Amino acid sequence: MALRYALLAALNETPATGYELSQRFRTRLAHVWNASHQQIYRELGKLHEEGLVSAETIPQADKPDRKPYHVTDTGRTALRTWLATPQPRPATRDPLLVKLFAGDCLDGAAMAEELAGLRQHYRNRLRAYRDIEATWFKDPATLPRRYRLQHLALRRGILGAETWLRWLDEAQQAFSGTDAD
Amino acid sequence: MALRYALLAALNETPATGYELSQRFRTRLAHVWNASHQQIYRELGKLHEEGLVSAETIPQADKPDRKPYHVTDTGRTALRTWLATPQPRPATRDPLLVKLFAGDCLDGAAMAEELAGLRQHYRNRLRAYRDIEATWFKDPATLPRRYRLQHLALRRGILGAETWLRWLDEAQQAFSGTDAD
DNA sequence: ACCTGTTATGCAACTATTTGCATATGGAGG
DNA sequence: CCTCCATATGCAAATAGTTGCATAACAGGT
Repeated sequence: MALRYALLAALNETPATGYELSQRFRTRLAHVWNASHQQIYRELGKLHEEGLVSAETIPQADKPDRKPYHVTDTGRTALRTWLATPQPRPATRDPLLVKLFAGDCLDGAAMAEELAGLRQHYRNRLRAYRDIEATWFKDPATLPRRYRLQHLALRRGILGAETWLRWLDEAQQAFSGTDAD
Repeated sequence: MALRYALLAALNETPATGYELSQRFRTRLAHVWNASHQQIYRELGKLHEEGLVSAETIPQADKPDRKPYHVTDTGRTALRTWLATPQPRPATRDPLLVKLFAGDCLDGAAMAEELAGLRQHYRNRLRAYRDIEATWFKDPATLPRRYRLQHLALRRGILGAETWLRWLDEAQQAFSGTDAD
């Protein structure tokens, strides 16, 4: 249900084609909401049918038509209604943590390797987020509200990645001994 | 795909009926994997068909039959194979953060209220986790491996909740001013 | 010339999860 | 006695998300 509002919010920021939205979801919105291009095009189609967004098809010679979408008044109203409704927290579902409940079936060496990969993963994320912060949100206090809110979302990404790295410190210590440890 | 392995891992710990598993998912596994009882019964049925678990139906007078499941050797092998496969991180999808991208459509007062509820939510979680830690994992170093791994998962829950509270400090400050702020 | 990657759009089938319903017992409180 | 809640098990329909495939043009390297 929330993908559609993520799309409306993104289009409310700036009108865009499906492809451009897909880009944004992979970059600026990666720490907020993930969606594949297939999902995005499908949902845009539905939103269009329901009149929450509208599109001008701009034919291009020798290329597939561009279809930039923008939010309609109906769409903006729907978005506002949703925004005013408190959302339940998403369910926790982490395969990595599941592994920790497998007891004697869990191989320490394999796990240690996976944790090392994970550390790399979050180190990269954290660096990327901090770069964005340093480039775009240098002086948060002077930013217009809109960007301060986005900064807040980014902060959540940064704190989240930092916390994973701190957890990995604890976890890797537990898996650093020999397998039998 | 991972629910089945969560079930296998849980059953590998201790054999149990669907209902008991459902309880465990709501309590001790809540910070690891969430699943409804419907999902659990359905998946247990599939696992049974595929021979990864087996069950004795124990008829009870005047009550629905008890059906305690336990992992078969085939099941344990399947679990080990999965455990040895690095799992991709779950996709990030947080409706709360989506809201922060809605710009001028976002009502500050409503958001402030939602954040207050969120703080309560994570405060409760954190207290519950810390209680469990104090009761069951007093002295982690002396615990058998199995419980140290579970403690690690709990630690992840604790660090996660603490981080949300720290983020809320930043977020609530941003929303504490008047609406127009 | 050919292969690969990026731009640009989507359909179809499958899997995972949610939501609503169904059934039956036993205990607690009004 | 009647109602509500916990125990205990599930089926069926709907929604959400993943995976595989298809098309087509242009740009860059080998």
